[in-house]
Amino acid sequence: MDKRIRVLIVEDHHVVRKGLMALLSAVPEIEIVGEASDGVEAVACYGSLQPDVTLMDLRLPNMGGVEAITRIRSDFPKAHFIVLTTFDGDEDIYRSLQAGAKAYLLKGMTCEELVSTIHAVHGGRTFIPPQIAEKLAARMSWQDLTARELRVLERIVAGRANKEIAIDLKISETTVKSHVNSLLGKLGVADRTQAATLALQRGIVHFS
Amino acid sequence: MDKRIRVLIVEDHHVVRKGLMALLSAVPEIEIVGEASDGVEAVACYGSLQPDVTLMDLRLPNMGGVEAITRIRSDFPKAHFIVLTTFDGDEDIYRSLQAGAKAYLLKGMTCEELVSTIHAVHGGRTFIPPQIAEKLAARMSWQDLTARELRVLERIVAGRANKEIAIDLKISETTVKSHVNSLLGKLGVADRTQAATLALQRGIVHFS
DNA sequence: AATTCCATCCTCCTTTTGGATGAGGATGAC
DNA sequence: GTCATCCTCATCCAAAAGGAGGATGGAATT
Repeated sequence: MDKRIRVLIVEDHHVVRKGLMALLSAVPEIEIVGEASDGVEAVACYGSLQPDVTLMDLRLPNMGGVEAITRIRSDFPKAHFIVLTTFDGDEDIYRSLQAGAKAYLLKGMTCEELVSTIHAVHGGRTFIPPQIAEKLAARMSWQDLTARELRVLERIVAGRANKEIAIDLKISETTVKSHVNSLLGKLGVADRTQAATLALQRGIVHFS
Repeated sequence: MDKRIRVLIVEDHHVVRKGLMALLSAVPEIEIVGEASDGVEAVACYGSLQPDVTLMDLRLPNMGGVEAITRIRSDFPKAHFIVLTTFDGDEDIYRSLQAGAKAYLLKGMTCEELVSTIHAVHGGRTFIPPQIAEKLAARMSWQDLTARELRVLERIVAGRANKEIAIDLKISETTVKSHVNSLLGKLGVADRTQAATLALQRGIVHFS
């Protein structure tokens, strides 16, 4: 029986995926058992391959990384995930770990770190680099936005005026202003433009 | 004499850089002569190595990719660059090619495409994928912002109010409003929040 | 010399935004 | 049942933003 760690790589950028595979293939105790280039494929691959560890990018077509992790873990609660991404705001870190990721690495890390993290996660441990832990701690001190506030924030980022948001959400402009006011307070900003850029920077809202 | 194409890789993400090197090392007619992880290093490496083709990421610490290309080409006008990036808005494409890049590839492309693009660029040809050409065409139809308008737009993205921008730039608020008005017109948007998100989306302005 | 573009500044006006304050209804936790 | 939270809506008000229109001086181009 093969005792190598069976790894699935989920990454949409072809050369990055192939590069990762090339690097990890050179590691004797690791076996790449599959690759996926989007979230839907990742869910399918996981089911058929049931790897020990999954390397997951967050920005994926069709289905985002966080949703893919959530879906897979609802079927396989013991699934081990390492999020491997370029950055993607503080909110993404928070959501990934909340979804059940065991480690969060930046693509800037070394191969040795990657390999040792694969071992750690395979062994049931977690790994969060200090840099990420710091961001996570910051995120913890923020107040969560309510569902409605988040909707309003999305519209603000989309460039909609209060009056338009009111129509979009079928509520009065007063109510929109009330939500805007409270989300400005929670985000600690003075106006909607700051709210929009902060939301994008933190990853609370994404483009497209 | 070795006739292999001498390639320099500039990419800040360690695993991505190593992955690219692993992939390209397997190609017989290509020789990786060096690697750089930021813009400053890239300029230094170029001078000492003088590679045939440079693979350049745009988002780099210390000095951005566009500036690195510009600097290198002022010393070595014949330098050949392939921009290799995840996306980075329409404006980044425009600026890169303006700086003298000969090809602009997304990391999603295949290894074969990458290799054939290296050959093309080495042979003095250019390569712009249709997807990128489309974005470039869109960019061409936009009116350029003036230097002042760009400064104002940066402050808008930074969340500054007109009054604050006036202080920042040491001009009257009226003048700021005048610039804001004209940049809104050029960007084709109705207010500063839309201007901010559009600027980020197109890559006219970046965070940090 | 004439023209065009830019940056600077102005006034007057309307709309939008955000702040303060209060309050009713629904839901779910304790 | 009580309490807290959220969503809803209202009014009044002040500040900010945006639109219209015009004006000046400088720099570069023609």
